[in-house]
Amino acid sequence: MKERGDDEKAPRRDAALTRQRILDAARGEFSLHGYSGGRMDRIARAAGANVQMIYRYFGGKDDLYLAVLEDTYGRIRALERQLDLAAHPPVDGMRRLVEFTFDYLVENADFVPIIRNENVAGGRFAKRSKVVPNTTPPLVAAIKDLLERGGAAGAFRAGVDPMQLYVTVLALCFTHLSNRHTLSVMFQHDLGDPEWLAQRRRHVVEVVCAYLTKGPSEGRDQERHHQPALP
Amino acid sequence: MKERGDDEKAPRRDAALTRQRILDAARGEFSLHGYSGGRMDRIARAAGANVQMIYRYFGGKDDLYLAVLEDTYGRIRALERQLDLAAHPPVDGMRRLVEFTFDYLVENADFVPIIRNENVAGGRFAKRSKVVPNTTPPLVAAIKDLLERGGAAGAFRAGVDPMQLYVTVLALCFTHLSNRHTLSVMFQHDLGDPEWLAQRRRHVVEVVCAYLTKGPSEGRDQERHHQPALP
Amino acid sequence: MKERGDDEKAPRRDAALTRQRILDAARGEFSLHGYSGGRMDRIARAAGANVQMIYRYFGGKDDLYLAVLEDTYGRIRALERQLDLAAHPPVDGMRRLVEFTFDYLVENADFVPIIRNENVAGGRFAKRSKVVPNTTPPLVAAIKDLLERGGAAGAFRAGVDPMQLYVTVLALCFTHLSNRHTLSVMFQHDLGDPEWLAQRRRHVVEVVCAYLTKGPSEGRDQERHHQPALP
Amino acid sequence: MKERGDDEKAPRRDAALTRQRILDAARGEFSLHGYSGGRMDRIARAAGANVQMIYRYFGGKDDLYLAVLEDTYGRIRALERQLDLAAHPPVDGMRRLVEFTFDYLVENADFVPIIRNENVAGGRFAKRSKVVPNTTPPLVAAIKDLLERGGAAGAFRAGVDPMQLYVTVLALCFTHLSNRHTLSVMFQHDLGDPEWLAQRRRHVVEVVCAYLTKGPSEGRDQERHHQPALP
DNA sequence: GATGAATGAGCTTTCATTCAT
DNA sequence: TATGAATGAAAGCTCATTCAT
Repeated sequence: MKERGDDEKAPRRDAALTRQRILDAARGEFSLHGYSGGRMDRIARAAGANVQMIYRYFGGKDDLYLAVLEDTYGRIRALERQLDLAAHPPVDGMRRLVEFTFDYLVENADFVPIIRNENVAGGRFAKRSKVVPNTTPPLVAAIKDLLERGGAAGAFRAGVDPMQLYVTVLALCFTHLSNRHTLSVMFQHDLGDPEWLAQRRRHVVEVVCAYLTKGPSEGRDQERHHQPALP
Repeated sequence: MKERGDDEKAPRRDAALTRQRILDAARGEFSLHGYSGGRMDRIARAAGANVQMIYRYFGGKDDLYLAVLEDTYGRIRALERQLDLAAHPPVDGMRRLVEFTFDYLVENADFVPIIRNENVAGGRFAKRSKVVPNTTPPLVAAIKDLLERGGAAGAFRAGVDPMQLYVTVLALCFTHLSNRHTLSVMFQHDLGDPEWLAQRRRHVVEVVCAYLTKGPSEGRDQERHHQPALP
Repeated sequence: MKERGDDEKAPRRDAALTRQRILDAARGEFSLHGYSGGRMDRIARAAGANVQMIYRYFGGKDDLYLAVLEDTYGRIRALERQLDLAAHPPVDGMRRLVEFTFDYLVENADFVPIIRNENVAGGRFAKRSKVVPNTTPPLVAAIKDLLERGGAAGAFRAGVDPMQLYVTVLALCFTHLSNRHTLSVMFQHDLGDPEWLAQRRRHVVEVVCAYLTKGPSEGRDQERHHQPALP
Repeated sequence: MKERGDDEKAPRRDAALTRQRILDAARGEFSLHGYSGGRMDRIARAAGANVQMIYRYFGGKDDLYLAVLEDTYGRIRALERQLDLAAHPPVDGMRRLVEFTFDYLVENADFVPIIRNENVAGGRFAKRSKVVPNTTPPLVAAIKDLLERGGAAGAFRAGVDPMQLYVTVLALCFTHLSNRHTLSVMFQHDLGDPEWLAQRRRHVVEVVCAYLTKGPSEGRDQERHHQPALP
């Protein structure tokens, strides 16, 4: 029944392209539904392929998901390197980092859900990955360099831990997106609202800068309150 | 495996108890696997009941999940009210709030995953709930009161938005837990480590206090950088 | 917690009444949904009782269904006996029987579904019943008597089989009710329409009377056509 | 149990064949057990397939059932058209229709249960179908043509409603099959007995012909009894 | 007599995955 | 390379039925 011409030599479709379309579709699917909620056939359909192609190109759901995860980390780390923080004065560099992180998470709407969903999965796939741990040290080093230069110049307080600082920056840029739905219900206000996001961007930059540029609170206060807050 | 004391007088057929056991088991299950990953039979087994009891007492997976979610919000909001922030001086009250939030999220290990998973589910259930939006306004009011009293006394900077501040507090206490797995792989360091948590607690309190007690940066800087950070 | 007076001697409820309410509810349920589609809890709720009462009074779903079935046959046979066909002239008696059957099936809307559903169940319960076969012979005898008196008087054709005749009467009164839904869709006309029912009542009586009062077609024709109608 | 010839060349993987086997198996299952009593896994097993194939080819239980129902109506209506009633003299044509209907229902043992079960289901699926109402008008038209030609020729009584007549024909051919089980118990005689069926075939033809060829009863009788039998 | 608690078995449906072409 | 056919495993949910008070 199927009529086929004899010019069947040409590749039906471009393999690399198909692979990429699958990867993109998978990112969208997993960001929307997480690992266990993600459906292979939806990915296939969205990619204009069929399920078996996914198995051919990626091996299975696990491998596909891992590919998406590593791609996600690879992208942001590459752009961060392009910030070239070492070439900027400390205050300026720090602001660049915060603003970049804030903007990247807003503009790349898949990032937050993908990371969040990987944590739902218990980091099962991140642990298996080599990309994730290997691309982080350069980032930490860049932050450390900023903090040390800032500290030496008297612009920043001394003794700030780069890891703590990065977690804080990420937290401030991440949570209103990762928890957008619950927070929107709580506050009865859409946190995706551009107005609100612009306001938050200023707030976040200010929080980080205030912390870094203010002298530390007097030590006596520090420990006085370090106790379980609840009786 | 089943440890049975000889005080087996406790009634096996106690509806309220069974219901509670199911709710507890469901909280554990949904916190570990999310809504779509959560399994009814695992919940039943963990509760020492069987699946049909869940349907009897809760109606279905949706309703059970919603019960868990509302219970989760109900608990933390109730404890927050007990902080009695209005009775404390502003700086002290704010510290209490931050420390309480930090500690509660650490000590109630289900809270973060439950909230995170609800966001994975797109806030589908939170939107359906009356508990979630109704219990938030008192919290916002308490924060607003602290900020206004602090501002009037010159202890806090002026014009801080209560909602932004709460999102910041939550973010600083939430992300190292919600993203613990990926961050632990990134930094090759377990963020559940008590040492690290203690360090972070001090850091978080300091970040919030530094922000509130420092005069705002000069306005000129504010807008100069308000632009897409990426070319 | 439960406050009970000391006049607790009086029977909580009337057993016979409860039993009857269950039976009525079951008739409604089984007539609507058949045996396998019938739900015990719906019956209990409709009877204002609970499921366990059904087990107490009837034993189980099977026994309850059988009770409904026997009750159904018992009612119509009892009313047929009251027609007292032996006391009427043949044509009149036959007309009474047809009209009674037609009207009874219309007015007792549960009859047709119950009988139909029992046939869906393969007559499984009717076979187990003593009521069903035992109440039929008097009916056959009454019809036989009408036919013989009519034949002797020349009013009816001779040699009519009472069983064939009863099946015909039942068929003519039964099918537009038992097949009401499919026929209504086929003809795009509601066969429950009172107008249509009145028209059918006249038609049915006429068909039966015409058959009985007309001399038989010439025998030669009879066998000529007894062949598979399709080539 | 499985009889396999040595001509096992037939492709196991033939979609159309599998689909057909499923449809046939479903017809058998639904005719035996009705919609709600019908079991998907029994159908799959009977079709030599597995349950998922049913979902693949038909979508679900509802759709499968509807396919069976429409197929059932499609078949009989197609054969009725082949009777070519317009080409026969009225009496002959009518006899052909009655005999065809009688024989088809006997020989296609699934037809009666399928239709009966659809009525148990309240015509839920027939209402959703386009096949059922669309294939009926030609049949009505053919009957109308016979009646008019017969009336004009003086062979048939005048003013017979085609719809009433068809319902009567169907009823006379349907009820001893649809109610076979209860009637067999009532009369303590198997109505599936070929002897009895042959006798009924003659009876049914005679009833219809007698009605059509006999002049209507005198009007006085008609209305005298036309009253609501019950107040 | 009446009722809440509990259960075993089964049903429809879905999903990731593999086979054969 | 690409695709239709087929399947094992499980998930959510329901139902008739029994236990214990």
